[in-house]
Amino acid sequence: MPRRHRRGHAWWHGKFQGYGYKITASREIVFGILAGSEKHLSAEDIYIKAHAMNPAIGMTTIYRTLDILTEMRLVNKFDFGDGRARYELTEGPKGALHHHHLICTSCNRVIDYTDFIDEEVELLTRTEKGLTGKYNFKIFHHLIQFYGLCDKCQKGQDN
Amino acid sequence: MPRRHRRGHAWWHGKFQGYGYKITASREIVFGILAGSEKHLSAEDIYIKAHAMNPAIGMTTIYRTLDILTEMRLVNKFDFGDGRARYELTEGPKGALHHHHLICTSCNRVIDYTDFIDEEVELLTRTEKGLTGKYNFKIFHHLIQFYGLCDKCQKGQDN
DNA sequence: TTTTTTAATGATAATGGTTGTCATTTACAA
DNA sequence: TTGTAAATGACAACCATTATCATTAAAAAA
Repeated sequence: MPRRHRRGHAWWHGKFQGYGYKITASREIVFGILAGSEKHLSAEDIYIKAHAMNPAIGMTTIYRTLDILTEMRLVNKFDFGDGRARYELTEGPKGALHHHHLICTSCNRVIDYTDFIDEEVELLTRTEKGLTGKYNFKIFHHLIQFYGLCDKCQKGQDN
Repeated sequence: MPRRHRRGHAWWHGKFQGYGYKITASREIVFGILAGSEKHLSAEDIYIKAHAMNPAIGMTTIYRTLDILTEMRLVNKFDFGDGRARYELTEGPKGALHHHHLICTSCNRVIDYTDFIDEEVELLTRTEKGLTGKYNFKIFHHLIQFYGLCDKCQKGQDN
């Protein structure tokens, strides 16, 4: 294997450097896993995948990497109420994929939805602008979640 | 003190009984604390207040009571990302007090806002109806949170 | 009221996701 | 190629929350 730089220059490398963070093999792996997954992953999900690619990677590194990715706003961190955080790339290859969540409070299933998003975006943009003005709060990200019972849990109401 | 029933009949007593739960002194205290507070309280916040009123009350009971209140949808449970859940009565004395949250990702400060709620409610109602139809998901509660930097943290950007 | 039944409670231990510590390794600038 | 500060992994610690279990109390039955 040649000794020169093994890696290409992914678009996010610049952002890393801008924040003073080094580009390491672990970080590429974690980013790659997030980029290659449709779903919101837990730290453990990511750890398992990363470990399969390189067993030397430790759990601590996964958390640390997710933290800095979140800090740089490349990743959004979610809580669905089941005691573990989920992580998701802020934008996919074709820009932000705007969606929200329906969370079943009985079985913890999460349904992503993208319906009604256009009207929503319009309202949110207006709201964000208003809130930013009133409270001088700089908004980077928002979260909308609906809680209730999924199809299945409505039927077997008795759990 | 007379030996007959010491308590009045708060409106939520019936709901407790409907679910088969007993009305106990601890549960009245927890409910009272939630009803008497404007803010979203953590389990520990509630424990401290409850303990002041009756030192025999244990942390476990606080959690258990909050769980059943949440199950009965008398209480909403929130996560602001600081590792502890917050609890808030679903409706105040004068009905649901609809508000949402601005969360500072730097200092974890939470600002409640009630601005723009009217337009929001209109859209949400429509969205909820649509989602309920499409996914057969029964929605009880929703959450809107904006994440960003509060006034203070924008200035001292360096923490 | 008294008794009976069963849920609720509190002390305490256990769980489990996440974070801190520290010696070692690595990225990358000089 | 070398120097240096950041990154890493193993492991311990943390801490909010949950499980266990013997005891107590609510409310139904007598």
